Amino acid sequence: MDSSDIVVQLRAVQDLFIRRWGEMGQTWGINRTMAEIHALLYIAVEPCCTDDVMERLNISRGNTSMNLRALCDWGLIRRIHKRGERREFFESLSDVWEMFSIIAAERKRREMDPVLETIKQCQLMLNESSLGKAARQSAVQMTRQRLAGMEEFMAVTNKIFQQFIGNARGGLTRVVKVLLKAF
Amino acid sequence: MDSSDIVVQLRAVQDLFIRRWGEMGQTWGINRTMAEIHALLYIAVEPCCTDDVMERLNISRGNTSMNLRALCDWGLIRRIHKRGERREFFESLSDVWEMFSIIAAERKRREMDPVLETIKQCQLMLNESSLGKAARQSAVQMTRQRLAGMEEFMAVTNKIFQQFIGNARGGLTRVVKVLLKAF
DNA sequence: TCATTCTTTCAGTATTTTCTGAAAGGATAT
DNA sequence: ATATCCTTTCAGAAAATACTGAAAGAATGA
Repeated sequence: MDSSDIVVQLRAVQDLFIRRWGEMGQTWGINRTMAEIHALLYIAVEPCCTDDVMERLNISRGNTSMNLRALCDWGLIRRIHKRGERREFFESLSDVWEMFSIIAAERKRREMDPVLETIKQCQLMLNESSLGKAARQSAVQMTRQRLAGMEEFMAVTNKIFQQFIGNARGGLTRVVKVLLKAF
Repeated sequence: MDSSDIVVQLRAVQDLFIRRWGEMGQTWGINRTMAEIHALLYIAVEPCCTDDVMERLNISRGNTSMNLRALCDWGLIRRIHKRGERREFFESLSDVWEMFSIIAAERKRREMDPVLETIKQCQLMLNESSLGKAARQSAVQMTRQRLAGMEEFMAVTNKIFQQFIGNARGGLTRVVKVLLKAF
């Protein structure tokens, strides 16, 4: 196989990876294009500029710009300045564990914490000092039980996320090591 | 507080919970209405019929029917037949760990397994028997490294999910117990 | 059988999300 | 200054998703 074949084959691999990653992102509530850009920057050998991304994924300049900015805001990619180049380049973090840690932290904060807070508020609305003796009614008791079940789940999940966060630099986290050892 | 106040307060609590759960579902790639129906059935004291759901969430019969069916397909809710009643009722699983286990199993199968498979396919396309000596080029090597990093992550995540699956009946899973013990 | 009651389906509509392209905004070099 | 090159913004267009309501389908019972 000669050098240009290699280029073709590398592109084919990258395209496969990018497409699949985009599909997966979608079902996890991430916009497909953003996931694809991220996949491209992760799998690309060199940092890419805006035009690279546009051409590779067939999307407009505006779309590219907005999604690159969003990925920077998340902290999943970085701007790179090359000397003698006026335009900007972008590269992805290369440590998947670190990426996961960043995402976990943000989603915990944005989505799980509010749910826990709501559950606590609900529990407050159903305790004896709010309802008096009526709090002993079975309907109230049952609701309290459901809320408690959900609270336990969210609290434990939160704790696990917490273990990932800030511990991920340089590969497997402590949580994962514990798990792999245990099973 | 008298009995009708209790009803009002319970409804208020349920509404709070339902709204928050719906919002959270959305950001995890689950349609808001489906998440709300599920929340309603989880927090409701009695099983609900189609009209209960329609009235409570202000949605059409068609929408209700389709989402109830989808939740049944997932296995997160069950149909209930009451004697002497012609219409059907629905209730949610009450064990949050079991619900999570079901969701984890399905998402692993639908989303993570395909990514792992794609990565393996990519690796195959870049090994020496496909590329010959050219496989030693640094661009190829770097791509292989990235694929390996992602593969390790997905494999470990898959393994963790696997531990949740089928172990959840009756509360905390083995994974969680290990984790809580360790930290 | 036919009436009644409830459920499902799905074509069309509405809503939300995403994307485009052109204009405005910056930075650097001449 | 002004030309060049690149980035950002955002109003409007396009696409994807979710929802409605009415008609058809099923089950039950008289």
